[in-house]
Amino acid sequence: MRFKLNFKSGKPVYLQVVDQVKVAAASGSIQAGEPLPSIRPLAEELRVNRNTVAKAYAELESQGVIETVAGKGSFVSANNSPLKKAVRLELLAQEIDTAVIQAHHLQVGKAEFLRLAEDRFDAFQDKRDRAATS
Amino acid sequence: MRFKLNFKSGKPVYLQVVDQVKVAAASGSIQAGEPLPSIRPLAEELRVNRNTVAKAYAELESQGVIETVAGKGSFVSANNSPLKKAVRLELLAQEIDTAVIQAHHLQVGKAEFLRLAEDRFDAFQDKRDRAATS
Amino acid sequence: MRFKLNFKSGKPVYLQVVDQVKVAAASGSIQAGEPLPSIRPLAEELRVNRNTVAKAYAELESQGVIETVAGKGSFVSANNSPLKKAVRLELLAQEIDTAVIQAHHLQVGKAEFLRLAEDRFDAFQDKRDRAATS
Amino acid sequence: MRFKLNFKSGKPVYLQVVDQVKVAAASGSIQAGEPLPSIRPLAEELRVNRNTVAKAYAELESQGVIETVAGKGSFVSANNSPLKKAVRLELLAQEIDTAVIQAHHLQVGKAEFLRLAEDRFDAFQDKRDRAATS
DNA sequence: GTGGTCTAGACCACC
DNA sequence: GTGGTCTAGACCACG
Repeated sequence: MRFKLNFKSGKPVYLQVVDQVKVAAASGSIQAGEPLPSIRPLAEELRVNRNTVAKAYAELESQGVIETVAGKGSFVSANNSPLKKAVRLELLAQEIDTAVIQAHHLQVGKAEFLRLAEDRFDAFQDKRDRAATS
Repeated sequence: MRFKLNFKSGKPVYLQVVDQVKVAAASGSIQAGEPLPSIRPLAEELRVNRNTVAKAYAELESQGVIETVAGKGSFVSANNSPLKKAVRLELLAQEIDTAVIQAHHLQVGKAEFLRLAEDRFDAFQDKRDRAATS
Repeated sequence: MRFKLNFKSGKPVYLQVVDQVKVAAASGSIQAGEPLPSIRPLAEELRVNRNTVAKAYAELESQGVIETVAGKGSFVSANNSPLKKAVRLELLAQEIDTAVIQAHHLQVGKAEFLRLAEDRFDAFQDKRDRAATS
Repeated sequence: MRFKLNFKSGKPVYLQVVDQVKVAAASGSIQAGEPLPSIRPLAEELRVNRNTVAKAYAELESQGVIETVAGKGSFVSANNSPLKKAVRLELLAQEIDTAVIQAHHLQVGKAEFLRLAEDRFDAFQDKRDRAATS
């Protein structure tokens, strides 16, 4: 699990962590019963206070996504079946919508928008492939 | 100028207004010298306290994006040349990248991603057209 | 309402505030509908951070003792009938018990204990009377 | 030595142990050179982690109240003369004062207060006697 | 080492 | 002015 924070977005850091864990659990890239990173190391990696991560984990536990045992760690809950495809696409659609709106504000047309989308997707794949090879 | 607020994003509302005005001015969809909506009607339209809009306008003025004339209103400053196309695409690419990453986490492939992007773009256009007609 | 904090007791400050408000409401010395001190001034008076008082008030609201309206203030809830005498004595008995235990540890006998109790009660009354006169 | 913990008071458990040992030593109910209970049995009796008791003993040793001999146990230090009576009463007066204040908040009068004090003192003695007999 | 709690400072939205 | 939220630092209990 790799976390990516955006400190400038204004979105609370702890919610960014919550979302990323949920997506990872939803997509199946973290399996049920698997441990999450411990609070302290993760906080250090993210350059964030311990409590910020703790708050994210507390929120995830209250949502039933993970289970946490004091002194042991936090683990993905069992009852989280990977999301159905329709739900996954719904989540993705929200992200795409914000890009569409931005395109409109910047007066970028459909053809150009789609070309850019393809370019960025390919660029992302390339980067991942190179990372996997190295 | 159409504003779209997201109360759940955690991003301060007044900054959302600031950003949208800046993008609109940068993209040329608001021309220099054009008036911005008055604070009270805009606050009402956005379902937000007047102080929040006032704060956004104050921030914009301090950044030199707009100029406020007491008793007249607020106007886009002259020295904001519309951004070059390359810069606009760069801004848009950032938004698309986050959608691409989300697609990867949700294990959505390229074909599906691009199809969804087209769908959402069309849906957005439809909605605008209907709004303009009514 | 006068608050008295003990920073050395180890008892969380916010809980001390909670208890004192509850006792005041229970004893009827704060009437239903009456406003509590605002968070900031109270925090300043107690030499404590705003959030500490806010946490106490939040706890009181979750317990139904007070009701708080953002931008207006906090008010004693209506349904808090003054405690029955038996309940009041029960609360007081707890405090006395800790003094009794202390007496035992310090090997102070019953006669001496009761004499001291009377002395301190009288001393307290005297102090209050003098304060009222001045 | 009988320990009594209050898990709800918010006061750190290890400090409660420290205080009670100090009071016992100060009042003379534990004599100099007398051994304290070993960490493990005491921790078990108090339903507390061994580290917590160990922390209390370490604190007591650093304060010079007890001395620990590896492999032998912990013993009350010699230089702790039992407190003079006046000092003991002073300590007790503090506890009684908090009960008096509570009585005032709960609008309990002097006669009732003193009667309750006597009741609780007797009840405590009874409980001790029964415990000693069993 | 693990997670949990209390206190604090800064910023936000609203009146 | 009002209360609400996010981030942080220090301390605690437990393994």
